[in-house]
Amino acid sequence: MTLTANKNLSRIQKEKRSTIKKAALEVFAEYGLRGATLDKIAIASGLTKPNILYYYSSKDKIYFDVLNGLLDEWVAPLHQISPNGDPVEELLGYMRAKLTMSKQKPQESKLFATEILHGAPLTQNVLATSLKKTLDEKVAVINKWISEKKLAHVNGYHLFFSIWAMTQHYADFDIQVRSILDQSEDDLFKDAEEYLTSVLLRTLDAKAP
Amino acid sequence: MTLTANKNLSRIQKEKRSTIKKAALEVFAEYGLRGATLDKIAIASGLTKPNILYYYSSKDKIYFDVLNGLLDEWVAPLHQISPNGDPVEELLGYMRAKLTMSKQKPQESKLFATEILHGAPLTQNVLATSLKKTLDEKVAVINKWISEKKLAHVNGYHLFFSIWAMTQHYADFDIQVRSILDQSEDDLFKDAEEYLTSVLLRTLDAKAP
DNA sequence: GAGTTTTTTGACCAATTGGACAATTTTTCT
DNA sequence: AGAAAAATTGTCCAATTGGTCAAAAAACTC
Repeated sequence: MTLTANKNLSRIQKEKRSTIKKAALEVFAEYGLRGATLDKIAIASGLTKPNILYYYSSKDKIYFDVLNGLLDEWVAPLHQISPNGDPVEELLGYMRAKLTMSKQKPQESKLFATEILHGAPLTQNVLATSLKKTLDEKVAVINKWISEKKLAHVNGYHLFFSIWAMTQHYADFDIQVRSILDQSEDDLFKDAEEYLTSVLLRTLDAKAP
Repeated sequence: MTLTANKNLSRIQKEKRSTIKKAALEVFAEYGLRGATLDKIAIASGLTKPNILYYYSSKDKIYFDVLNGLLDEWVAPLHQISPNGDPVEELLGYMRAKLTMSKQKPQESKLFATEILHGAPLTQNVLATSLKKTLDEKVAVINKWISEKKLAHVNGYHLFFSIWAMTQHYADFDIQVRSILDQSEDDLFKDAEEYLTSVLLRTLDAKAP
């Protein structure tokens, strides 16, 4: 159940709201909430400013809706980690899913990064409840795996932090990465996956304590 | 040789510029270039807005000066990596230096993160020249170490990316980390260092190919 | 196709913003 | 101390901003 129940919306309303959200994502990702202007969103969406305000009563509402619409998708890969699978395969799969999202949805990644960087005014709530709860569960799974000697002894929370950091880095700081490595996007992400796979394998591989 | 030669500045000029830069760092780190206002900087610095504009002719100039003043400091740990030292010790030391900076200078970290996230309008130049040059050199050192079998075979560029990502994550996304882990700052960074040390050691340890 | 509802827009507004400037105050120099 | 230079500030301005509103246009209903 999402917060914005888009049940009784006409065809036009659905279309226009979608158009606005798409344009707003671009603008918010590039400029942040405060740097983004309604005029920029208007231009990016091809609509007029009052027309946008006909669908969303304020800029903040747009931001809220865009962010909320992405939250579930953003956390989704975490839910895919199965306690029944092979530990290393599960975590490698999670890393790959996050890396793929960085490659295919860099704007979304930047939007979240900016949001959290500037104090997470709208998401702190979700972070402290929903995300924390899910992560606690997954860390419990990892600790179970460790106790079963299927994984090296590793701090589960920091393991997830490092996977987030390393994968999202390629989206959030792409300009820096691109300044240093002059490769095609495909080559870059291929190398990144290779490297991250190596790091994860070495980090997780069960060793004698 | 810095861009802003502060040679012939009076005592008052040095003090006030320093005051302004300190306040501006706080405000820029929290709100970004576009979200920061001269009024906020004025309040944070205890000066009046025209007084600030007496020392800096525009908001952009302040931002430019703050960012430039930090760039050298930010890249400095990279220069500390010595080709003559023990490879693992050198890289562990680098990681620790970066992690310490995240702990002690989170505002600086956030400022750079925001800058790069939003297109690095002022630093792209430096990234593509100075930073790239330094990093190329250090990656060459790593490759030499690898060829001497002192390190596992590892992609030097992505190794640095991952160190940057993992260490800066604790500053840039501290709100997220704090939402999940309810620890004292000291405990958090102690665990982080322990985890990152483990990851690095496992990643770097020379193994049979 | 007339009437109703929904959608779109041009014109406008108040608040905030970066910045200018002349007048005043403080500091420096002799 | 007095002149000159530097520093500070109150006041103002133009541009941009988020947002309003009434009227026009388009879409839908019967």
